[in-house]
Amino acid sequence: MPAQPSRKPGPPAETVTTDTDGGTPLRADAQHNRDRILEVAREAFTTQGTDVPLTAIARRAGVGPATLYRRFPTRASLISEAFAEQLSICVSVLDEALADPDPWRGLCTVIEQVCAMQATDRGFTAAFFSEFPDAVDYNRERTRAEEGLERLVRRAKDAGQLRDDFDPSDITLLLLANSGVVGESRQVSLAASRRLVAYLLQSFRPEHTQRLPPPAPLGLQQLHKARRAT
Amino acid sequence: MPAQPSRKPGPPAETVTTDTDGGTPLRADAQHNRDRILEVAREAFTTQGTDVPLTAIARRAGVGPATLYRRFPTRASLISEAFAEQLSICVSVLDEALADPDPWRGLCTVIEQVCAMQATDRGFTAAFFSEFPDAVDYNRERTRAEEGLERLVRRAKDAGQLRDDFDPSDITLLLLANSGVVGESRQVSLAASRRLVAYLLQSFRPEHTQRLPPPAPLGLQQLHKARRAT
DNA sequence: CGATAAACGGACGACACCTTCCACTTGCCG
DNA sequence: CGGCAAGTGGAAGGTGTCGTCCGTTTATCG
Repeated sequence: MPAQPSRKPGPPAETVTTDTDGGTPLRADAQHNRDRILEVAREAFTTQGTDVPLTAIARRAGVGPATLYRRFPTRASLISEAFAEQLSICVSVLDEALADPDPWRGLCTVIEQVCAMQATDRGFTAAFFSEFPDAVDYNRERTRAEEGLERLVRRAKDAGQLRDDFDPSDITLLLLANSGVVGESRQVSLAASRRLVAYLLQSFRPEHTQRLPPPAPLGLQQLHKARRAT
Repeated sequence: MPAQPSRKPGPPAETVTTDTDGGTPLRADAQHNRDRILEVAREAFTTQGTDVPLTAIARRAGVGPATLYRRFPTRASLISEAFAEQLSICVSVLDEALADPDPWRGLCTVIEQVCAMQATDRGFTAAFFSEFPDAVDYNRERTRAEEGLERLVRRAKDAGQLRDDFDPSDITLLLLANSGVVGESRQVSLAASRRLVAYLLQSFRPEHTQRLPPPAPLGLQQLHKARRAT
């Protein structure tokens, strides 16, 4: 498991995903089934992408379709839950990076970690770029992430470690590009991703003076808006 | 249509795609329908990807499903025909590049052109990376293309215009990465692709000395073999 | 023009997946 | 231990796509 950095130590993460967040606590067996479904779903999404038939997940989890649908009314809600942990890892990674005194190293770390996660996990990539209508605070997280990245970029530029014409959207660009290499075997994807990232990080350095084509409007915000239109 | 370079002038391309290549010539109306199907298919594949229901293509072409299936027994055969022209453009581009006295400029041209085609054409990307069991000489073309690229890379290195640790598979890597940006609007995709390519081309230059992670086994050959296993 | 075979498209059966309903089971609490 | 509500899974209805069959149309040629 080279791709899953340990969570940032600090305030003990309050037990998320353990039971349904809001209402009445689930009955013991129900809770068990819910966990099992999530477990199977993670596995399935990871290896086969987010298009796997929900029926198959239910079957492999040893429950009926109805059970799955009662817990997760929509496919998106299941995906959202299944990757909640991974997303929170992303946030931690970003926080770590912001805490790093060397902004360039911080930037590299975020990018490398997230890209490795993408490369090892087919479903994560899909989840990462899709919306989570259910997760109420997803938008907030997203905004926070973008702000964090922007700050990181600014600091790296100020430190003279990042080319001046670098645009925050270039990170999205890199992530999109990286998502292109996913789909082969885990090993191959990871190797390809690493090399790609290395190439790109090099070209982000300030020594480069050659002019670039203008950045594309690729904020995660716009990206999601565009996808929605499709 | 900024992405479709004109075909290389030279021996007048013998009329492909005009009628069924081998057997009895088609009846006039049949030929017309066939053309119309291909036209619609190209459009549909380009804008919606290669997963569009064949029934929809038939309907939009004003023919019954049976007609489509009679002409193109499998989905792959339709895709293959629909993108035959584009693929031949790729080959021409490569030939042009090989003819260029400046190998670096040649390399840039191939990459930029093909990436632009990918970025403007959703279906092309899928077609490019998928197999064509029908097209007998597809394998031959592919091999030829790989050999050509290898030669181009070699020449560029010998001319001191390409970093020494560049691997031919890095071109595949770049194309895969580029395919990741497809999916947004045509404009956005193209802008993103251009910037990505610019970044990567810069990092291919020989001034870079920092060590890279090893190349991934991404020959088009292996790639297709791996996909087949999926 | 008229015969003939090629070509056509509507309709249909098969299949996969989604989603809901409902009669039955079972954990939980008094 | 017993009743009840929460929970369950199988079965069934719905939808969309695939791929084919077959009666009808129509281009082509004499």
